[in-house]
Amino acid sequence: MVTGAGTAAEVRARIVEVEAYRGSDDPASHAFRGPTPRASIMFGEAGHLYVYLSYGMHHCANVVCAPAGTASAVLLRAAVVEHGEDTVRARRGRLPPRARLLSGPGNLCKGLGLAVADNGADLCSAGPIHLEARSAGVPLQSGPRVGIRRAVDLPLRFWWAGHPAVSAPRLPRSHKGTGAEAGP
DNA sequence: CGCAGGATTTGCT
DNA sequence: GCAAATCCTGCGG
Repeated sequence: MVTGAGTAAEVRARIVEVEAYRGSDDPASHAFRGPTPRASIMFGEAGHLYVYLSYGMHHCANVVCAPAGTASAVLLRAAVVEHGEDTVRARRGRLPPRARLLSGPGNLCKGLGLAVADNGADLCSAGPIHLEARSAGVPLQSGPRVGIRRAVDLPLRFWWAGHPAVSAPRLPRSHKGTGAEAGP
């Protein structure tokens, strides 16, 4: 993921945790009720950005992945800064450990400077915000999604196994273990 | 037109 | 560990 490409505020981050959301078969998805004004972008062309405001204060960024006509979104939950750490820290305000700078959907958007104004951006063209494919070959794990109350059992969360940026479900920053636990 | 709830984070009782 | 902060979307009347 690259934001502010070509500017002094360019930031590169490697995505390490995502969640998939589908359509009418996924009660936890915004697209569950059909192509409402907000969710219509999920029914659009793949490779576009979907940003929305959560709980009136945090932004969440998604990437549309299925062809037009099929509802889909992949929520970006955590990433690791590879370039532009100073810019990210300036946006975050506080000074968490480097591994946690972009941990959590809201923090990720804040650190990368993603907002509703970026909604609909084409991430596959060479714009200021775009994705770079990297066949990392990292160990992946999957499990239940976090923070939802419906369709809790669907194992649609995917993360880099053991990566410190990935938070354990409902056991975030505390004096417990910092490592990500396995799924079911 | 009014209301209830949500893909969260943070700080304090 | 729990509750507040905060506003937009979707649904019902």
